[in-house]
Amino acid sequence: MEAPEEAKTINPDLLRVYGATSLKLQKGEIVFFEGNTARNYYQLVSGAVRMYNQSNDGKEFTQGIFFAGESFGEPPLFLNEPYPASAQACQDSILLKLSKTKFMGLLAEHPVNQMKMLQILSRRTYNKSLSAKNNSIYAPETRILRFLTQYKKDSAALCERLHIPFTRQEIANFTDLRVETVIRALSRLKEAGKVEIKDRKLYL
Amino acid sequence: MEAPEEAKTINPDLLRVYGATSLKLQKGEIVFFEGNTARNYYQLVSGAVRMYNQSNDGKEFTQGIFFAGESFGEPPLFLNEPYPASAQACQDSILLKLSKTKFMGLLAEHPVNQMKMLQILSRRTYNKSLSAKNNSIYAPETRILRFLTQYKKDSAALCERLHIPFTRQEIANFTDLRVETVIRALSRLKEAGKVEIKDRKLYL
DNA sequence: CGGTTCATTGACCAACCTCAAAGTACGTGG
DNA sequence: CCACGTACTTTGAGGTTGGTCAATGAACCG
Repeated sequence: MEAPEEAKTINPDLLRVYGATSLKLQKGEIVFFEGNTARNYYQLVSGAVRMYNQSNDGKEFTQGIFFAGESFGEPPLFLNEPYPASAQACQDSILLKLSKTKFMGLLAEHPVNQMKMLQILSRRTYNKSLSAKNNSIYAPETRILRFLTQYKKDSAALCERLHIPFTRQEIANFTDLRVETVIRALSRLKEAGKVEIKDRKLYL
Repeated sequence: MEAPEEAKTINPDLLRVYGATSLKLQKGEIVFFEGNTARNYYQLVSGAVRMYNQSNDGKEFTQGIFFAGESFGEPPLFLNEPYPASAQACQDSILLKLSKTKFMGLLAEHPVNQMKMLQILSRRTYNKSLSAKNNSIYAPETRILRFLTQYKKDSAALCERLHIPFTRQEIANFTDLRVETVIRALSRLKEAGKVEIKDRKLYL
């Protein structure tokens, strides 16, 4: 018995048929800010976007990062809530943008995409459960290791030795730790043979 | 312009038509364990269920708590993943249980419930974003206060002064703090006039 | 070569956790 | 009504871990 394919994306051509426009973003540009009203559905064609919160004193927490093919920021579209976090391109990116009304029309007329959205939102919730668990009951080293392992799994990398494309600061923002703590934890993980570090590049 | 009603529940009668059975649980009984395979859809008729993770040394983290009318544990049904947390009745409860197959049939034949599920899962993800933010960038006092405020909002209590039905330990498990920290923070919040405490009962 | 970004290290500190003990409320059963 | 057990709350003392701050080093780029 075959596992059913898990949907990760809505057909870009279908989005375009419904009037989606392309949006080109440079690394660092903002898609929307925490507190904004949600007016559009967004899906990545290429590049990467991260959603994050910022505290008054500049500390950041990364809620998640999204890559080519993935959509983000849908929940506020279905609720009448403002965005709970900001979204920023963390690489040069291209994304498809479809107004809320048109997106709802698409779902209504192509119900198969409702099931896709169910899977997508389920995956989102599931991942958030895992990371909440991760960042609560584990010590820094485990936290980081689990984060890296999870990333490796998501990236579907089957290679022995995967280069981790995040800076120490980015890992810190994901795991709710400080840079220095991440650095010290990584060097212990390296001693323990759990990760490799070759001229500052990190491998798992 | 009227805000569309936000769906929180699937019609219990419809669930029964599709063969849902009632399940009576005493306070403390387990619905499923972290790691179990998801085979059923669950929805509360009365009582309350909490989802939580436990660490080796007995520390607990509460992912969420669900009340009458709410469903829980759906994401693993739509993915092929084991439960990321355990579910336990935290009051005597009655719940409806419908097998995965039948539940999927219900959704397929009554697409309006797909949209409901989209809202339910959106709300779930949204709340998880808020609580992740809460538990990461804020100091203990704020964390607790925001948790209480969020609870008050969810409970739709319009009263001036709401009795908080959680023990200090439960608040600790939600906010990822220790009991003693919660107690000390609460007494500071009381001094600051942010909460009321009258013979150990907590009010917001 | 200068500037920028990221990584690293050390010294110090404070916040929260741990542990232990005692107090309070409440229900049960004699 | 009282004695007892249980669950929850509270307080204090002390310790540890991860955070803070400051300085330096390494890589990269135009």
